[in-house]
Amino acid sequence: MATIEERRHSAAHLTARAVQNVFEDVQVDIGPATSDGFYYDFDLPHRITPEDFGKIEAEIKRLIALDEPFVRKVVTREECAKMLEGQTYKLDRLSDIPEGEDISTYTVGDYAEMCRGPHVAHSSEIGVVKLMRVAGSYYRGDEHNKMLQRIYGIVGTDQAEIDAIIAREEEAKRRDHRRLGVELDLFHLDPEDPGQVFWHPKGWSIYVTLQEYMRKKLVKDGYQEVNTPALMPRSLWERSGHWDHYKQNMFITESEKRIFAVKPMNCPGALEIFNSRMRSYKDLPLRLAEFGHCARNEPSGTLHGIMRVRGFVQDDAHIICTEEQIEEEVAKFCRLLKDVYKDFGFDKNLVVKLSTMPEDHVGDESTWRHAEASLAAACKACEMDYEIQPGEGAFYGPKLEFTLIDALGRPWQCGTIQLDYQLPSAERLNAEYIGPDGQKHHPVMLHRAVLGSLERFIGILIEHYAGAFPFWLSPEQIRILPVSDKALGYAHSVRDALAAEGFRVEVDSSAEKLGAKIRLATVEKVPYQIVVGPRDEAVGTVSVRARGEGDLGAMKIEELIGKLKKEI
RNA sequence: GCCACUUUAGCUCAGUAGGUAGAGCACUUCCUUGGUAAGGAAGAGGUCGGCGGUUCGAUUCCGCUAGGUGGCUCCA
Repeated sequence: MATIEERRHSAAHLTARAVQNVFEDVQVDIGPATSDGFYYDFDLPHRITPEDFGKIEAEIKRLIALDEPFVRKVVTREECAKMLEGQTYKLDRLSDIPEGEDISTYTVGDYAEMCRGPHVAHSSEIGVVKLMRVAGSYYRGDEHNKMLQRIYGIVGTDQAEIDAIIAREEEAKRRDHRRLGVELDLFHLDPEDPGQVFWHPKGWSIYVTLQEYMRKKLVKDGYQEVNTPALMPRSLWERSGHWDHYKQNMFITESEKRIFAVKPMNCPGALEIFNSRMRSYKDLPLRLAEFGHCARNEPSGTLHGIMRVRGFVQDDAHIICTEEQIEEEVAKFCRLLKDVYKDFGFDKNLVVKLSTMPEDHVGDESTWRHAEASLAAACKACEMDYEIQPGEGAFYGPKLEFTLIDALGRPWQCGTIQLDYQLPSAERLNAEYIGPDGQKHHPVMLHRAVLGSLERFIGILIEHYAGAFPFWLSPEQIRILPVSDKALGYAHSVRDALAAEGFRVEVDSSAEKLGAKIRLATVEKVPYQIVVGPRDEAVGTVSVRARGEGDLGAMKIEELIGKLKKEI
């Protein structure tokens, strides 16, 4: 029985064969199975569009129906090179294979390809193939290389399974934060000001509620909150190293012949505060938190809803400490992050990555390796599994990344902790404290964020909850629905009673009938709908509807308040 | 930034073989005062993303440009 990976990978081969049969001068690269299907990269003069999918799919279907065997063969380098004659990408890939390693080919019908495998035994085992989209992709993932044309496809046992996969994708699109953000009136993005979020009242309510939630956690964990300027001078960015390493991403402005930049990061501000007076080792670790608004001039093609923007606020903090304190501080942070993510139900679908020294970096290699080891040790200390991403660290230090997945399965880095020996050093911002020995020393700095950016995290939350936010986070927690205008007075008195308890509550005073009001409140995912009419007013009750539960019947207002307070 | 696609009312989308546009929802007004998922009627709303070209005439064809979408690269 063929595995789904084998079927997807084999489907990729037949896609390559079909594209070569349908079009002229096709160069093939590689085509692996992915977590939800497969892709294949091509280079050909014809620009492939979705309109071409029909004839490519028809050819794939024909090839599957031939039910030919996939035949594996181990060949010599020379034999393989001869087979790949004219296929420049494949030949380049061949030269990657180390001497002494087996080189295998898979042949199906008249089509042979260098491939590690494994594959299905016969093409009929693949099932049904549907091509989904076409996109550009740099050869070997390097932007200096030529851009190839990548075709994405999915595989199903039959058409019904294909339809189900497409239906699931449609369902996922309904959770898309860009759609829900508009539908629920949370925010909007202005085409004239790309990558900048306009938060509407309801979205901003979520934003501040989340911020207040984090503030409580920070106080408990020994942080102090600060705030530093949005605009800082070129001279500071030169000393920090950002001018050399990050300038292309900075918004730069000028006043009276002096150059300033809108801050892309909060770290220099935190060190300016540290440096504002003489510090003792007794002050360490110093944990300075800042909900700092940053602006980064991200490339236009990378912007995505509120997940990737040009103006955002991080739940940032900088921990200034001694080298001995690093491990405990990283572990302490990891515990905080696990605690927070658990509150949102993210403890399971969380991926932790340790990113190591990139090519563009400051500082010497031995310092880097030591820092990387500290992060790994801290992970182990709080029992967190991680994968290593070689060369993916920030230019100033290695980092742990905490990645969450959006509705369409795309990963987004949210939380992070980055170790930094450079910024506090004499060559950079020259932070110093007096040690027990009476001498000056440079501290180490940890950059860290639990949520990452409020914008991105809220984007993830919108999709995670499909817009149905938990009670404590809901912008409108309760909506009062008077059955008619005659109940408006009572509705407002109920509203006042609930608002006095600190709940976010509104009255639907429209001229609609009750059914329409209920429908609207349901579509807008308000957690509690409170129906009030003359019958309730007469005996001082309210009729309660809970999201997902329906009609809970009548209860006294005090009873309702008690119930709601338990939910906070 | 790169490759492809795309842009019509506030939103979701029709449409025009090139002769300046339409639906549903939302919005406004009026009628309806209705007890658990859409009461009824009328009205308003668009230089068809922007600039240029072809044409008697462009929302429609072509070019450029901006935004968006899907990826790639990069990143919180």
